[in-house]
Amino acid sequence: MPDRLWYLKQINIFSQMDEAMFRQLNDMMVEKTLQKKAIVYMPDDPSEYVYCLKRGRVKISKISEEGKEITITILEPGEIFGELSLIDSGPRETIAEVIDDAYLCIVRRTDFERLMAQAPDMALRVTKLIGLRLRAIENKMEDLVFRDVPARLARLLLRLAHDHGKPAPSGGTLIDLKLSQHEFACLIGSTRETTSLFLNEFKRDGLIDLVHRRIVVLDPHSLEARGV
Amino acid sequence: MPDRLWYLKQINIFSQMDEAMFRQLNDMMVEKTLQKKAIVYMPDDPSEYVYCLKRGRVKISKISEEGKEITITILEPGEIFGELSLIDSGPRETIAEVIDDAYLCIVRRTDFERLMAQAPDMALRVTKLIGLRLRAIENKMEDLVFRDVPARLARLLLRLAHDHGKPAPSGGTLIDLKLSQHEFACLIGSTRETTSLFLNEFKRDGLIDLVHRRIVVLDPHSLEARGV
DNA sequence: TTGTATCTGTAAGAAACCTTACAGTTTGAT
DNA sequence: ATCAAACTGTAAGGTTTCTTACAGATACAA
Repeated sequence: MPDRLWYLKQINIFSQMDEAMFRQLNDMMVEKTLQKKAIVYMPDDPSEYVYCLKRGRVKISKISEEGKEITITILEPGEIFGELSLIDSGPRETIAEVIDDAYLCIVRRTDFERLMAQAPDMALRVTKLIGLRLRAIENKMEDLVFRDVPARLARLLLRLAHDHGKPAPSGGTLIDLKLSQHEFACLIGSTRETTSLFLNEFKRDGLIDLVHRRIVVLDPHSLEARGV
Repeated sequence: MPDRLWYLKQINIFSQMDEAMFRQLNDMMVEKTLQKKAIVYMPDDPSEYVYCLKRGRVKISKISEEGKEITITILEPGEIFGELSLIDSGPRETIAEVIDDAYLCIVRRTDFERLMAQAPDMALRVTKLIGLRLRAIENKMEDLVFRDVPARLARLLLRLAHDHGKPAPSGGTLIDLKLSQHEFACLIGSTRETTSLFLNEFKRDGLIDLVHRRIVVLDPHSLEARGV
């Protein structure tokens, strides 16, 4: 079986498809390798494709006219994105940028819809996927309105440790992402300077450790307390 | 044809269903009349049902431990809600409150899923609906991060005038909702006092008029300018 | 109609956060 | 190995917004 299919089976949306369907999907797909900083789509691009991220990482964000940025999510291998093209082919309202060299599969929106019409259980999985994203962003909005910057930061660190964490040799949980402080700020809707301030406060208080641009969560319990 | 079916055909998700399907749906449904201030569901309730709002209005919001509130959306007749039960039957994370006496149809989540599996084009419409909500909330989050209170308020007024507006006898567009200033504040993630301040500033500047708890948009063009 | 609950307008003071500024550090490319 | 670009730490000052406070207006129920 070609490597491409192996990857696809990992993506849970496509699990439980039979061989015939897989071949059909395979014929619809185009692959692409993109390097760090490459743009997959930008605001105002027509929404023509759905993407499967097979390797690397992609950041979905919004940018204001003045250049301020808010990160909606950082995607891991196995995730689908650009799925809002399923609404209509209107202009994109977000920007998708590669942050770790990526390998993508690209399916035309109309083809994807046809596939959904044929495989109702896949359609339901797509619905659930979008629903999960809706719920996630509702929670993010809740954070923005109800919590101050240190609380948002504490909760972000806990979430990243949960989603991207590895046990650190020195104890604690290493967040296995190289993100700049600017990127942390974008994830919590704040600025680089304010974020730096609180990261160092957390470090002074022994809640985290900062080593070589990586963060180790040392005291998740106290972090939770800061997340009010 | 019973009144109930007449309503259902108005709801675009159910359009294009054949008679047999309609009857099937009809058998699954329970109706309910609820008065203003009734709670349809609360945080931590299991997500067992999907609701169709046939008459009245329902507010979907989140409330923090300290009682602060953020309104996610205000629903009009013809709209579906509680659709996140399609993800799983886990606890609700939002509160759905009747704000104008409502008439609802209630469908069990599992029945709804079965219906989706049988009618792929209906499934696609549900997917699009959730997708539209996802996009709407992404834009709301963008507002929260990029814009200050007066800009958010100006944009809210324009949106409400667009969605719920009627030509006012005195000229301008009447926003046909009786919302308190507290409710306006919840819609833009601010406080009652700050909102009151800017509403009155807009009034002084001739952008809007406040009559009997209703708002008339007089100068949409200038309001747009305030929305940055 | 009367009283009570809710809503509205306004302002002073406080808090959170952003902006600006700058120097030092690290990273990555040549 | 060297240099430029990007990243980090920190602080002073200013802005926005929230909090608190209170009085008057309006709506609703008995």
